[in-house]
Amino acid sequence: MGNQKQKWTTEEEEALRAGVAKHGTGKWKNILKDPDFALSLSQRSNIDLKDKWRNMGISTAAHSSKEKIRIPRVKAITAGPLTNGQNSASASLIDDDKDGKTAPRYNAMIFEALTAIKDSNGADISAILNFIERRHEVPQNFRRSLSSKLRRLVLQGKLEKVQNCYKIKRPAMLGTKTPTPKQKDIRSRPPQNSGFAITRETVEEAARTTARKVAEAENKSSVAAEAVREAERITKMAEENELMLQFVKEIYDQCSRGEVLLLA
DNA sequence: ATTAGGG
DNA sequence: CCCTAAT
Repeated sequence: MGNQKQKWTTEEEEALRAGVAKHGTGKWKNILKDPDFALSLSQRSNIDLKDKWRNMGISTAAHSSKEKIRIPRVKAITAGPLTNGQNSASASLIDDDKDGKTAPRYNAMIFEALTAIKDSNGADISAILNFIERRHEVPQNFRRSLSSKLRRLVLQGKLEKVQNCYKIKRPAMLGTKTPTPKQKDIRSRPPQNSGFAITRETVEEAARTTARKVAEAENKSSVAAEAVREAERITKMAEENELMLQFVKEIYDQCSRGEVLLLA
């Protein structure tokens, strides 16, 4: 049956780029072993990485001749046909990067950092900033952007601020189509696995699906340049999918430690 | 066992 | 993607 041409998601391409940037070309095995990219590239082999890199164009900084129209993102639309009124939804996503080049993907980084830190008291701005700087290239005025974003996330109820530290608030998940994850009991291991044990592959598949959903949403948004309303909807959807991805990562951590989770 | 290159 | 030669 359909040996599906496992299409490379943007997430995978992104991971590959980052991996090459960090380790250098030809260190495919190292990239694959790196836990950062292992999550995204778990389904790929070192050879796959090499092939994909060859098909991508071997330039480390490939923006000279043919700038591919990739990841145009919603920004083009918000600055486009509209008179630039108060689009609180769309404006809130990009609000504070005047680089024009920096992607509105920082929210994901914030959750990434907070998830990794896992401090019971949360993390302050400096800790989050430090983590993100170590992980991604970031503009110099990023601290100001970060602080704005953090404040906004708190107001949105996605983060919780205690004293000077920020912590991830329990995501209420999607309001419409989420079967509600019930509860995940990790400590009380049932004597017999009568339920459905989530295997490594299941979680990875879920993560990949979510990532693909985000990618699709991004691509869709470029097509929907005319329908601003639709674009806003998709933008929000992408944001929620990022939350979902973060949640899946959480589960993946627990599974990696040999815990068994149950689906209700 | 991994990588580079041709198919 | 698969296969093969070279390290």
